[in-house]
Amino acid sequence: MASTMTNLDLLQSRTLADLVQQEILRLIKAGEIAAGAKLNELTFVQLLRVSRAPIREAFRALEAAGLVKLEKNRGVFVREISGDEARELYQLRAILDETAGRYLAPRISDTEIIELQGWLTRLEAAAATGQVGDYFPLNIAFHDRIVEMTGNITLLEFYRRAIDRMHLLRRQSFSAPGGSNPSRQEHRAIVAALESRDPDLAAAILRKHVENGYQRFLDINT
Amino acid sequence: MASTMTNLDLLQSRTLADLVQQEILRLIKAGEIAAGAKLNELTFVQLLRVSRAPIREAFRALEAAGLVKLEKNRGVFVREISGDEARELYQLRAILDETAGRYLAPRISDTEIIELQGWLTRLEAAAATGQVGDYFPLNIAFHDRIVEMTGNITLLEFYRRAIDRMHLLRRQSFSAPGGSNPSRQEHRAIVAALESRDPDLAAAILRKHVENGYQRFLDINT
DNA sequence: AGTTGCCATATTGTCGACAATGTGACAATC
DNA sequence: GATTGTCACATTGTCGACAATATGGCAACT
Repeated sequence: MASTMTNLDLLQSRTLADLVQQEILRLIKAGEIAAGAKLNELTFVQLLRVSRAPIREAFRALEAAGLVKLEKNRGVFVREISGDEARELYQLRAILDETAGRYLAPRISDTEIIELQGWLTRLEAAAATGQVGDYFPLNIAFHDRIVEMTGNITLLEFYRRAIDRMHLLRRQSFSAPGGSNPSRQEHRAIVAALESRDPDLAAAILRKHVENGYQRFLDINT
Repeated sequence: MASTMTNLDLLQSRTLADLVQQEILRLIKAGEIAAGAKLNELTFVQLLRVSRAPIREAFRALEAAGLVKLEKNRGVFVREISGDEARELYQLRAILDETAGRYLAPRISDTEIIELQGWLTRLEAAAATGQVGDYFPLNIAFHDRIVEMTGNITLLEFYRRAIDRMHLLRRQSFSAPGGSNPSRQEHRAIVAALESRDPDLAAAILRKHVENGYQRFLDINT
């Protein structure tokens, strides 16, 4: 995938703090830094070979995004999500997914439907190889793409913020491991509902999918 | 209002960067810094008498909150909200208000209903004095309190994030000036719907209130 | 054994300095 | 008049230093 950003663009728009923030977020999302872990400034100084200031700035941004918690004079910790907060995140996500479905279904183009069918194929292939590392980001991206298709930038931003937060749940817990068969069937039902262009149907299917995902999350965690 | 935070608590938990962030946010929300305005580090150094580092950290947090935009080597600017983004914010807010109403109505306590009736009284009093400065924050706080009553912390956080963003719209535009009579009638209808404990009614009334607010916003801005 | 005091150390919060960047003003050239 | 080149200056990005804080270990005391 060719990047459209040239080196000049990059140097003129991205600070070290931006890149540090991006890298820490990547590590958190990849599960390489666990919820509850302390982020040590000096460790990142050595790891990323920058001075402390950009690291501190990145920490501030991550805190405002709700991913870490800064405790004065004690350090920065990746936030841990309680059972209550998990429930609330799923509830919020259900609302956002439902909204996306209700909005998109009567507006979806034939091209977009074909694209979503391509996503289903890819999800099936990843599930068939049994690689969680492949399936998990693909599942996230599938849902993200649906919200993106609404064209509502603000909705997409808030959705992504909620999903980033959900990464703090145990990694294999907020998306069915390897994609359970019910989950994959639900993906097919989502695409079919969008294809029907019925807003209430799509809304209900997407909402149900998230609620079922929450139930699966509970099953795994109890 | 007595603060429950002692000086010791304060010193142990709040950094200069926290306080700078809070102050800049207050200035933005109060309309003392306009959308589009450039935030100059050195100006804040002099104004707040701190060094540049806490100011830079505060800027990073405000950027992650979506309130300012940091342009490398050029400075930090308060974000301007386009007509499209305004529409999207109102849409998102309608969803969140509706969700709050649907959730709260079947659960609201008698005490909470009495409290909301007190809010109505206060809103009417503020509208009667004709002071926009009094009515505006009260209106915001009334709605905030309703979402808070749901007890869903994550919903409240996302709601507040959206409302903070809406402050970037022209100040007198996202809340009816002085509280128009229709708006105040709608507030009464909201409380009555919550009092009925009918989730669908409350959801619909709250949603309609936001949609009407958007219409009033458009009327003022065109 | 439990409590208090002291110290060393790692780490964080803030500071000021230096280098880099962008912008505008002005002069020179076409 | 339009364009180019140069310079000064304001501002930003990062750096390293200093001071402050929290924590843990150990000794002394009850």
